[in-house]
Amino acid sequence: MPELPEVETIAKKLKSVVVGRKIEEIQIFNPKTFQGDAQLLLSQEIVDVSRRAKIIEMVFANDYVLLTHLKMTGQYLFQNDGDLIAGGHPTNDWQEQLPGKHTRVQINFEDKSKLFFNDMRKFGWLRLVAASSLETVYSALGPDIISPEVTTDYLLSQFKRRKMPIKQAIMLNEIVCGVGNIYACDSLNLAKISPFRPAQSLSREEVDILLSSMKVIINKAIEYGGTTFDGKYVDIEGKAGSYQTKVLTYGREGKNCYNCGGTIQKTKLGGRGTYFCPDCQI
DNA sequence: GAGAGTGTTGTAAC
DNA sequence: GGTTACAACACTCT
Repeated sequence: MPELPEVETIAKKLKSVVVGRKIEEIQIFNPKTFQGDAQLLLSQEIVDVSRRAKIIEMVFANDYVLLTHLKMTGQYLFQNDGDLIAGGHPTNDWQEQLPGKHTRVQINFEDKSKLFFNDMRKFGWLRLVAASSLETVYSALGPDIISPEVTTDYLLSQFKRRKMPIKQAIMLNEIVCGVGNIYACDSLNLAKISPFRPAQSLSREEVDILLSSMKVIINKAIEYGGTTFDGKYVDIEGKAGSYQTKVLTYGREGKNCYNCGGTIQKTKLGGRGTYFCPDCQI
């Protein structure tokens, strides 16, 4: 679920509701989820919210930044006056009550509104760092897929020495950030390139097509608010994304390929479920 | 009821 | 140095 489009959507919504609010109390229900000294944030005001790779940054007036990685199942829910600020959230039992069974961190603001971090599998984390050490955190990450830094030449230079399947290469964060499993499958289908091709075997023309395909898919997913399977991804208002209704390959095993009418197959590549059309992805 | 599979990614081992 | 395997965890599906 949370891939770049989801994180982008969540960061934007978060920004619209938490900027300007001051923290009164932070309750940590799962100690491993919160890294750093939460006390530093008491009485501090959130001045900005942004996103880098799949990490959400909440910037505070005292130059500390609270980073959040949602990993597989993390989600933020914002509550004001006892109600979620917009209805329509899925009726999963773990979202009916807040804080709930899977709430790991609860942030109470001075105006009595609340922000909940829910994460079933506990892979996600919140990390408080000084603004000055942000660069260290991001040093191993490549540029975002939607950044102008990612060009055909850049990708060609990264793929040149890699023998690994192209699907794994585009999911490597040191090359580009923001292409997760679902969008990797769909981008390769749109580009009509087999996920198994060694990265270094792609021609300049193919890399060019793949790059524009990835941007098309990611932008479309952002437009639709991300992807929801089994109601496990919701934005901070509890609303589900709708890219899953637009998905080209992921979860469509046995269905027709939109490119050529062939049959979408599922296989495993690098330990990850991989969907592709063997007829047109060559 | 046991066992496999799940959208992420850092780390260790090969 | 590139690549793979696995762990972190809780839940659903077969």
